[in-house]
Amino acid sequence: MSDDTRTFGDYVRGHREALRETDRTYSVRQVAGRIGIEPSYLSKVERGHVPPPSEATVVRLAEALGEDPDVLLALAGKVSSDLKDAIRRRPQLFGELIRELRDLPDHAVLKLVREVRDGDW
Amino acid sequence: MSDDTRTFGDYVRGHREALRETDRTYSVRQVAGRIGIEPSYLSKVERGHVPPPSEATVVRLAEALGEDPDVLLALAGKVSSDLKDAIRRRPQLFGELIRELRDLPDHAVLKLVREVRDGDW
DNA sequence: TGTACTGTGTACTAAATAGTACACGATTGT
DNA sequence: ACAATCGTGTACTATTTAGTACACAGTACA
Repeated sequence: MSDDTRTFGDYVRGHREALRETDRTYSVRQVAGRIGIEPSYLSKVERGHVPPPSEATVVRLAEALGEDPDVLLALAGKVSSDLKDAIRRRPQLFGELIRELRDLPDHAVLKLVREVRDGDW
Repeated sequence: MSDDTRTFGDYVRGHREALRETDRTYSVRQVAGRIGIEPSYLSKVERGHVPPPSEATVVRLAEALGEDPDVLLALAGKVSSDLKDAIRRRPQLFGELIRELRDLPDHAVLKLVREVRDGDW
């Protein structure tokens, strides 16, 4: 019932109900069924009565709702394990980079991302 | 008893015993005492009989041995939670950046790190 | 020679994680 | 009206995590 527990739940409930307005298969029961969890559990998750689910379940939920898994994982207080793996392979390099970028504004980081994506590195 | 469990243990044992050669306070017992864990537990950790300790304990161990915490955490299969926090604050930005850099060689990433560190971003 | 310190084996455990199972009363659709 | 579907409350549980507690035999050294 921490702060981000509520945030995660509200976010999921909000997006699921938005989808439900045009598609009635987005009920708690049906979505839960599609991602392989109990409806009562999804209900509790959405209301923040329990902490966010495991990484795997959050990813399936993101897919079911058409959301970005990284964003939903972030709201769940987690980081995708493939990102963690990348860091673990070169901890010093990525450690320094991330700590350097942490305090920079979005536009600076975004500029860097574009540079890497477009440039011939 | 996975692969990196052994690696982590071997690394710790190797470095602790190196220090012990010139300073006999680097025994299993004394190091364990300094970082606040049971000697038998450190012994098991070093031999890979149990998985690596928690993040907090790994960091204290790194400090006690004069090693880079990020490196030791990586060997333990973990990522420092301050790095995870940075990613969680801007999941899309950092997600894309890290996935982009993941496949680049060390020198390219290093060049980027230097650019960010020195440049006026 | 004995005492102080060493590493390690065995046995146990508290707390967190990630859910399941099922029943219930309310609502909806026909 | 009634069957299907809905969200949710209660109760329970298996697994993982992160260790502790203590005894014991071997070693160092004064």
